[in-house]
Amino acid sequence: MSDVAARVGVSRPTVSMVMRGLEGPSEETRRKVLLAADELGYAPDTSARLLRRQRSLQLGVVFTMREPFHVELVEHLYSCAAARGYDLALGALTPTREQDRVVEELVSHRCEGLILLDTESGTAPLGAVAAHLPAVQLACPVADKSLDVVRSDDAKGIRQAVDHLVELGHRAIAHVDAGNRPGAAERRRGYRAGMKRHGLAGHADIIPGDYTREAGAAAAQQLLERTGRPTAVITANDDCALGLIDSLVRAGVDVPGDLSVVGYDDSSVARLPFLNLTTVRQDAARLAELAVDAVLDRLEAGRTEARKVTLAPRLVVRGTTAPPA
Amino acid sequence: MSDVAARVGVSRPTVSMVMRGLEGPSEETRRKVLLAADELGYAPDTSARLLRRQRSLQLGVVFTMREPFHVELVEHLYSCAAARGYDLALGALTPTREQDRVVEELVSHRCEGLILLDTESGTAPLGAVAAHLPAVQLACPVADKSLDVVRSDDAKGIRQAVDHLVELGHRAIAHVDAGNRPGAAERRRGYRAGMKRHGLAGHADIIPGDYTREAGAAAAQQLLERTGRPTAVITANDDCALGLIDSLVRAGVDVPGDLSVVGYDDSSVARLPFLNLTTVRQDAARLAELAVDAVLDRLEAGRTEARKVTLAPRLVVRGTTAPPA
DNA sequence: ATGAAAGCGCTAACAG
DNA sequence: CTGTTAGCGCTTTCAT
Repeated sequence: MSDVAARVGVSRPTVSMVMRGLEGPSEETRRKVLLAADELGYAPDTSARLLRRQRSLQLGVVFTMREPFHVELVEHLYSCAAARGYDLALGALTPTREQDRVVEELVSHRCEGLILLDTESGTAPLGAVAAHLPAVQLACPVADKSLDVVRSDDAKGIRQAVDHLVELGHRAIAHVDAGNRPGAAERRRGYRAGMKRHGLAGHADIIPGDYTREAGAAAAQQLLERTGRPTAVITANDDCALGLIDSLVRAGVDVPGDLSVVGYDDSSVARLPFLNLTTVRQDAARLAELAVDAVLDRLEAGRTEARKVTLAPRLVVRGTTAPPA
Repeated sequence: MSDVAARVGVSRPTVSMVMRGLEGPSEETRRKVLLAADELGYAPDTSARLLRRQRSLQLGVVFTMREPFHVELVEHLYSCAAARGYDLALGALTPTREQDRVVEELVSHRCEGLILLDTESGTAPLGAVAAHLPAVQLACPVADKSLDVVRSDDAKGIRQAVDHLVELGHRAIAHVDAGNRPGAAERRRGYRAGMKRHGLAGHADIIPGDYTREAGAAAAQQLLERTGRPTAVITANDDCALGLIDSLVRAGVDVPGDLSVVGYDDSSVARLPFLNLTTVRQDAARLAELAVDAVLDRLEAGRTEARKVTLAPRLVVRGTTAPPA
């Protein structure tokens, strides 16, 4: 920056003002500064700037790139944050980077808030972090009382799926769950509650799975080897449904003729023309907006008590459900 | 940090050394400092640290979260970079954030190098950036002479796919391309060259597409409406193949009985048990390693002339190719 | 409209 | 083994 100032023959503060687009410097000066900056390949140093301002204007996001629905959420988070003057610092969970490390990294970059998309269970340290930093758990429930939570009512969503299938005439409805992955317990609970409500508790049939196509494929394999098969399946999410359906279709099972399938999330896979999946829709854009709101409300309005927001999900009926044969 | 120092009754530099795990402070001091830091929720401010050190130790990565193969590359990049003491700053391209802005953002965070996974065509400004910053284009070719490039020989990969299909007895081999998306031109070129080499230039049949399942589904639709159908198809990537195959299977076309399909990338979708896709493998781990090498070699060894590395891809024959009926 | 000086949190160099 | 001093690039306040 000194280089630019020297080159143009003005002081550093003047350059600073020009780079930030503030009123003050004359049109003439402005033009010369921008030209010089361009020639010298100068761009303001964000960290230095924010060190001085004592603000980073960054929201940390912890997520898994492998889950399409989370990717959608992150894309929405980008625009919501930008609309309010904030930027996102992405912290991706990968096989080599577990949650504690990622959170620590984001904190040490002085992000002003944390949006968590994929909390691993048993996260003691999170409470400690949240005590110093606004944090919101997005799209999955969490035990920690101090954390804000923005999510869909997954239990209700799954109950809607059960209702829909029962209305179609199904009784043997199975659920491929996601074991102990985030949010899986609540979806399982919703399934059990839904079955019970229709007097079908005896038919409850939970097949262990995960939020992945692989898990769906494995569940399909298990179903194919059985003698008595359910007439409908509710999966842990859309990806799992895709794996399940693809495997079944290849084995000659007709969906929805022989078996109805309901997914969860209404992520982009659900809308694929060949899949045309009946699923439970979560409003990604709205969830993202509420998550950013929650963090900024703590940050800018100083709220301190935990906020729990639960959105109503909505069943979207497409082509993978039909009355049982 | 002053707080911690005051609390323990030592000076700031001592705290600094403890936090960085350096030799010097006594075991006693170390223990007390760490305790105090924990109680106060103190973590070192990375930007301040790096401002002082004049290093960010960060590599910027520009990518799209929607492409599974790129996600895999990023995961590998994380571990390669970590192994050499660097961290990644992710800059995701989304519908609301185009390349120039993302690059600018990364640069202003003072990342020391740039790894580009999804260069939009016609990127004049990139050359300017690369003049000031080591940059490598990963997994897709680019015109710019000054940029380093680490990629697979896609033309060769597609030729291998053609060879394989011809050996099986196919002659009417079509290609679903990815229009003007990055790398699509070269794959198209490889297809044309492969067909020509076998005297099949007359059978060349390029169906417009994209690197997505949607595009694969659309291509399938187009094939189904045709009277004369090819006996084999090579798609732009694995995702496109998935969309294509899923659509065809649902329309009653047997793969590979009626139609053989070859994908590209060998991303995680290709290995899905129900898909079991014949595809052209790119070595993601090795590509990531070479990309990090290229950047760090400019950074630490001061290389200045452009480096172009091209890896040989390898055809992986699985279950979606067979002799024509 | 522009410049001089101070300081954000941290670390390198040197003193003790 | 620990403390003192200075300065990274930037912005803010105050003075010109």
